[in-house]
Amino acid sequence: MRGLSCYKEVYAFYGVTKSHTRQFFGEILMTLLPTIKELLAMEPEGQKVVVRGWVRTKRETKQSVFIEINDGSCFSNIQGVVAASLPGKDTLKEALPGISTGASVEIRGTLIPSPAKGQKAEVSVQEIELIGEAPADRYPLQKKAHSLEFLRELAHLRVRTNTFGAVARVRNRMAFAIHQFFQERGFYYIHTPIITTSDAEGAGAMFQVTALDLEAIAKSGKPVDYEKDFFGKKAYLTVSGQLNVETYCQALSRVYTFGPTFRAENSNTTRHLAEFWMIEPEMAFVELEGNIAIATEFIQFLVSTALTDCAEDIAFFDQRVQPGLRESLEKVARTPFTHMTYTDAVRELEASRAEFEFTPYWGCDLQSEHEKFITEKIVGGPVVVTDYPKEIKAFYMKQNKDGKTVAAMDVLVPRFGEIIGGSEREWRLDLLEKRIDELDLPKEAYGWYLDLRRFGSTPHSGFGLGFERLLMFVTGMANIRDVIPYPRAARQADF
RNA sequence: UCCCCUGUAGCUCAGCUGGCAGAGCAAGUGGCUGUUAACCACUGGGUCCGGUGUUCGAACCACCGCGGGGGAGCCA
Repeated sequence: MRGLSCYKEVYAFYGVTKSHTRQFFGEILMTLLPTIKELLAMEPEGQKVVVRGWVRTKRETKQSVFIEINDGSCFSNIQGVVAASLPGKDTLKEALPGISTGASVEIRGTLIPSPAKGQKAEVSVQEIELIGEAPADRYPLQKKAHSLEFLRELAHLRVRTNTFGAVARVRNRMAFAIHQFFQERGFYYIHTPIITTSDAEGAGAMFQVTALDLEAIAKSGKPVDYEKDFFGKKAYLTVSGQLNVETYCQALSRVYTFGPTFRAENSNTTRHLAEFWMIEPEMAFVELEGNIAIATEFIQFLVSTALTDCAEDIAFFDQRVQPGLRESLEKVARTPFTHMTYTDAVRELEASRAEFEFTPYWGCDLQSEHEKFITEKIVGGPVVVTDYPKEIKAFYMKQNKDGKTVAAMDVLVPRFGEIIGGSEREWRLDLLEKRIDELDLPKEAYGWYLDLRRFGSTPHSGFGLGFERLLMFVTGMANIRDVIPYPRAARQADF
């Protein structure tokens, strides 16, 4: 193990004593070395540097060896150049024991302008040290392209690849940007519960949570007595934080949740996970128009942030994963979103005379083929579709005056389809109760939810955004299992 | 849950109507005056997913099982 003592060596290498490192290097070096991202941003002037990271690739010639090191701080590697005549070593082999793809190393040398094309700066290596080996005959990642399917089986190692490193950085930046967006606009971040005893949320199959000994119950042959379970009743993992966050909305005005969500649906697709992260803002005194405006601004903020702050990673995705990605994102960031009612959208679909697997008609749920057609062919850009038939939307959505539609809104984007679903909520007690009765939902389970309409009710709106789906859209990755570190799906929960 | 495709070297795949197991990349060794998906040469590398059956003979055909991928539905 290399403890803190290793910093003594680093300080010695820099020729400074620990007593004045604070002044010499600033706070960062007291605990952390400059990252490769920081080194690459420096002007190379022959300054001494220490780099720690993992070897991505090594190229050898008779005269010198080129080692590319990555520490994950950015997409780029830093190139270390080892001259054949490294002081104190007779041969390069002696100087580079076990330095292979995947190995962790420390190099010390000087940051110099690179004489060759391909990189502005490089490290002229004076000392190199193997920290952790990665023997080539056993290390599964090679210095070549691997299929995403293969890497999915190596979820613990795949983040060491270009693609998954880039996904991880974009994921981090987008998570932070989500908080930035809402915090800057006066929203409060609410932690809604993960465990719920309400099976009435109606958003899909739920995972049951229990502390009962299932095997013992099965052996006993007796029926399950949930009064003996931990909560004294059946409990589940949440499928949505919306109903809970609405209560906080009715006190803090602007709120949002951003947390894990669970669906036990046995769906095997590139767009579904059993465990995923969802963002759900909720705004009091905001009607459908305001909801649309915020949702639009939100998507454009996130896309713009990715383009500016993750430019290097996006460039990679544009080049290797989804050609045309950057242009498509730039268009979304600057194009005003078109607004269209469901009724108009269906009319356009019918008028298009395009061949669909499911023929569109008023009252039908828009299929993904319809959504893509609307945003890509009819509009040619992002579009907000509103006022859907009440039969195909949730009970809590505000009923429109026509008696047929509700104030729902879906945001559709090219290349992906629906990315946001939301609505103005029904805030009038009588209409909400009537709808619950019509749908034969268990009204007693919604007691606290109906209280919001009994006491100080307000018009309010909100929407939901699947975080992983946002990441698919921003990165161009085609499978949702590749934008989350450890995907959980039907029959898949390894690592 | 339904439908389709697929499983051969570390990886990606080829392997025709059933007849001695192949390529590229990776790895190892050697070469090369600065490489950058380095390049050139050579070398090693196989439970053809598992089981059963058909056949003189099965990677190939049939059946069962397991794994992987894609699509649909559901949805975020």
